[in-house]
Amino acid sequence: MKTQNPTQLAAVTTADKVFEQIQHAIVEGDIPSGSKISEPELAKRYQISRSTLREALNRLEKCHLIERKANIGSRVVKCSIEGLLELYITREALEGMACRQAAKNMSDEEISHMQDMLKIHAQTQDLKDGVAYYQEEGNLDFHYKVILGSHNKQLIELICGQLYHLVRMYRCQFGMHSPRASQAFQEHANIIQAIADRDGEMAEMLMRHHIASSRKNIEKKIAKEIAKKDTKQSAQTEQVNIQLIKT
Amino acid sequence: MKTQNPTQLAAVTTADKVFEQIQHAIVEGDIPSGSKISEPELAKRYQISRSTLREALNRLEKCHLIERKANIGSRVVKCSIEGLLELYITREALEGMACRQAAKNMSDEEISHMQDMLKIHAQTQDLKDGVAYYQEEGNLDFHYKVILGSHNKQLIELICGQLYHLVRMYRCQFGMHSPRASQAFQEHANIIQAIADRDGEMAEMLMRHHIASSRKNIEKKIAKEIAKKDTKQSAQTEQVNIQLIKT
DNA sequence: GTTGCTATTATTGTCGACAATAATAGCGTT
DNA sequence: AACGCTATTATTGTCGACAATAATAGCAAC
Repeated sequence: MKTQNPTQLAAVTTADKVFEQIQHAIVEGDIPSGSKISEPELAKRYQISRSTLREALNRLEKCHLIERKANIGSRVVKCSIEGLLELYITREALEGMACRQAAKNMSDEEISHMQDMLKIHAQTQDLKDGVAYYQEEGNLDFHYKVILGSHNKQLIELICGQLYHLVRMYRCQFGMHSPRASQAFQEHANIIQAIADRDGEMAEMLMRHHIASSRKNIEKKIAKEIAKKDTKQSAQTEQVNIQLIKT
Repeated sequence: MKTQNPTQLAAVTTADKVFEQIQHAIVEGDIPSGSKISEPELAKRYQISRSTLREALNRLEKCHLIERKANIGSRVVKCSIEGLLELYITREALEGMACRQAAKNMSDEEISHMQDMLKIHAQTQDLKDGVAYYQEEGNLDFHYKVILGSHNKQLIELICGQLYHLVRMYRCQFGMHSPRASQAFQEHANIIQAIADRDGEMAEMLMRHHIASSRKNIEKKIAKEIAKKDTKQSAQTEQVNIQLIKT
């Protein structure tokens, strides 16, 4: 976990620290997706009172990692194909606009800094060594830089402060290490170029296409998965199958 | 307050009820924008303990009506011109995409229901009686319907669950009763037509233009305001703007 | 054996008190 | 009078206990 969320400032209170720990546990799947959360149990595990645990839970709810119902309790959000696709759709809208704003609002220094970053990523990629990991980190870095470059607090808060925890969760749990490495890299380069040209229209279009490509890639994979399952045996009505078909 | 936020379900716990009350007070400006929140004071005013007040504050923070800092406290979010414009930008992205998805995912019944609603709005507008109020309600109804029509939980939660409280706050505090009544109505009609045609591309474009028009309208008004103020004398442009509405 | 009600248990919501941190007031020095 | 330090006060963070609600187990009737 090198890449740090740029909107998350240093945890000072114990509720903050526990929040980060639980967040990590949920993202990594140590606390399973969809499972119920027992306040007394978690409070005991982290050696804190229920009050401060509830404070941490509130923060988890804010970034959509858990869902609470009155008088019933909290559950870790359930990962699903539909949820993943909905997340992509939302990202496409928000990051597309962020990219447009970045083309308009980024300072020249910010842009050249991002161009430098791209060169480093290029070298790293040339090495073909640990590509998946660095590519993943680099991918996040790139998107963060663009979003911050929008200079729009609302967009930054929504994407970095809320959505990206869910994104990381899906990445971990569905094991998605973008296999479109070199293609994605070229797309990044094009986006940065559009930003440098101050062409907001183009920048938004490219970013949306970039994210939509990932989404369609997933959709294709899902379609294949369904086809494979169908040839084996159709009678096997798994939860997964049902969810796949609905999308 | 006829129009009820469609994502906000009935308040069952006392923290929920107090949350709604404070939310209302903030939106209406009874608790001034930018003011510090004293936990002991508010707890006493609403006759509840600090714990349940803090629960309510967490919910207020979730819909971006207050901001908290560790060991320092909470402040009501500060309304500003930049904040308003950023909000419009974000809405343009999210509602534009929601509209595209609505064209794709709305059922025929939903669409015809929305067309009926439009007819009612048309009649109401013909009466030219209490236009501002009904137009405002109708405007919200329209946008809610489109957003819900996207059938995308992520988008619905972000827009209806979070952004729209801020939108209402700005509407109240800046006293914005859309003066573009008849124009906006025609735009609504066009959007619904695009959705009925299942033309997502067009639907998104029209919705974005619809929201951007409002934004540009504001920007123009602000520009005039500044010009006027400049001729008189400097300083306190924003403060005056905010204060002139309510007490 | 299943269904429906009741009693018990467990979990969540709320409360008041204490601890830790920040804001303020008072004082002394320059 | 202005600055900086210390002591006091006020506010926020954390805790454990109680109240209200939901989940469960046990029993009765069919």
